[in-house]
Amino acid sequence: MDNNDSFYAKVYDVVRLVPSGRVTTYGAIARYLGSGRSARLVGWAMNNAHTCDQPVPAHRVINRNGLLTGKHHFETPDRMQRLLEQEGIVVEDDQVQDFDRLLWDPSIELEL
DNA sequence: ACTTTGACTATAA
DNA sequence: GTTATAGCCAAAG
Repeated sequence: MDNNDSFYAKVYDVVRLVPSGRVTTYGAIARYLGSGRSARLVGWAMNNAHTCDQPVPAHRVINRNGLLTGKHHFETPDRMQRLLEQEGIVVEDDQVQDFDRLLWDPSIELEL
């Protein structure tokens, strides 16, 4: 794919901006990109994230419920939870604890 | 050019 | 509280 003119590139860029120990949602990213309702595209972009040149911390991108829906798409299903736990995030039963506290919304955090 | 998909979200029941 | 359905947009087949 091309450099940064695709929808994916935006997603990758925002995901890379997610601080360690924080998580974000597909909807939050989509909303920051202006699409708002194209949260699915974010997820699909993540699917191609591994094809991107630069590494993308896709493990910090989860669904609105704080559930690790895409963990099964990683190299190994437990890779995602492993990375999150490394960053100090408590994950139990594929669900992020204190998700509301750890949520990093670009449209809010980058707004300041 | 058309159809299918897809790691979602919001609303309705 | 949960489960079911519809909407959504962009890319791959």
